[in-house]
Amino acid sequence: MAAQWQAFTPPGLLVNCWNIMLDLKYIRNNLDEVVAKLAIKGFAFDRDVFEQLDAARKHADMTSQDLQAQRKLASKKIGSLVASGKSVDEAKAEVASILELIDEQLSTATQDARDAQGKLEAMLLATPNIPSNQVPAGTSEDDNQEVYRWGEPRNFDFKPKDHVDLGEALQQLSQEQGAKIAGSRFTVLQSSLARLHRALTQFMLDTHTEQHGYQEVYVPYIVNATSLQGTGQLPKFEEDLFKLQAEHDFYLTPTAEVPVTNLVRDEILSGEQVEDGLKFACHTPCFRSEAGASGRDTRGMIRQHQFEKVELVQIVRPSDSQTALETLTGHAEAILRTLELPYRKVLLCGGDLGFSAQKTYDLEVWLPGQSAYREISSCSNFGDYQARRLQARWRNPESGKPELVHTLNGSGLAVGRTLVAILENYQQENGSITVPKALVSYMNGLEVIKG
RNA sequence: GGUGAGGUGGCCGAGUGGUCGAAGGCGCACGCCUGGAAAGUGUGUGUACGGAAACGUACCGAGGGUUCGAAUCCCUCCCUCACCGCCA
Repeated sequence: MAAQWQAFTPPGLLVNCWNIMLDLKYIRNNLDEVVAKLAIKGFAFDRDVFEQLDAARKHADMTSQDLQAQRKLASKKIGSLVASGKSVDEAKAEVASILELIDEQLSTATQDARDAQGKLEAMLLATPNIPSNQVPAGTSEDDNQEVYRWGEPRNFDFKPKDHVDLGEALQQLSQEQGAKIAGSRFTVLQSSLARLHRALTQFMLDTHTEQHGYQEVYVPYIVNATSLQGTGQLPKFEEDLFKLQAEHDFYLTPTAEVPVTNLVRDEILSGEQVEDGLKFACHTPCFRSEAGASGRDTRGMIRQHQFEKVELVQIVRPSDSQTALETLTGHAEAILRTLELPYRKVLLCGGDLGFSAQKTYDLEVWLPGQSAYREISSCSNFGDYQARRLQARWRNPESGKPELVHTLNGSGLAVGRTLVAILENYQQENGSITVPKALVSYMNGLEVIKG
């Protein structure tokens, strides 16, 4: 029964006791709905296995609890008998029959309860979040819904080049050097392009902290398995990660979402703390194995093993998360608008939605080199899904009880892809690059990048 | 890396095998007192799961073990602090 679920759980990763990702009671009470909604995401939730495991868990748990209660009583009786002067052996003899019963049954009962619970937990850890009602049906990115377009793609009176040709002609971008030092999917930037990369990072961080009310954080670029489980990368997506050969379960962070969202793991925040939401902006490198992407986007800086992002993370009250997704997406859009890069906003369909996400907007920037819109930011509301895995809660003044927060994040933006977009959108016929107005001060006054 | 000391409730801090989910204090909440406040005083004050409830069970860094019984004893691991060494 359900043996396949066991394989998904790396040792030591089970969250303490009953903390599971989708609300157990909710699933139990709304099984039809859960199954139907997960199907929108292309996930087949096995309701029979779930019901079996849930029933087995409950039965074993009750048996075990009952036996433990009896044991406790017996132990206390021995204690009081010993206290009143009897020998331990005499005291034990008085409760011999109960002890015998417990001896026979307790260890198997606890083991059964533990097994059932472990399997159920593993099953739910491997079950994705339920999509929001607003998520359109669909199986691939072709079914995503365009919300709107912003900006007019520029009309070139020459044939625009892609960023690789432009960067190599400037002798400031080299895939070959990246490959020599590390391997494929690595890039070396030099001189003004290296500076432009740094300028973009600073510009984004400044904008979000000074204009959008985010708090800047600096975090570890190495994260442990528990953190990755909290945000949903583990246990299911280990092959996408770079795991370190270290004594512990260390991974290179695939996105600042992991370290930053885990700041609130195992915390109970006060009502005041989450009243306006916690808003973090964080710049990190991101490392991804791109295991499932062989052959895709091999040219240029679109899909790299190492890239940088400025990430926006929000921790909010459940009632605020829908609005927060809109504003957070707007904060990412503000970067594109200030840089005057044409883009479109897309609502992801069920099939394209990420594992942990409830609702996601992708921002796709126009790339003249590809004559296509390409993802440059992905902004998601995770509802309470990550919060449940993280045990990230707030004390609701109305109930006085700890309740799960909602988490959101979005790229604001992916730095490498923004650099690509600037090269391609701001190129001149002679191969030089006009520096966007907003970046000139970050480039020490440089207005044109030339070879 | 070496040596030593520790990890207990929101915080501080008792507790070294038996009614301990855990003394005491602080903080907090509510009440009394007061013209009002302070002081004083009384009560309450962790989380999760099951249960309509009464209540039951689990949790004293994590995991394992010994025992009828573990916060307390043993083992492993993690983390923190102090001193030394090394180092951006």
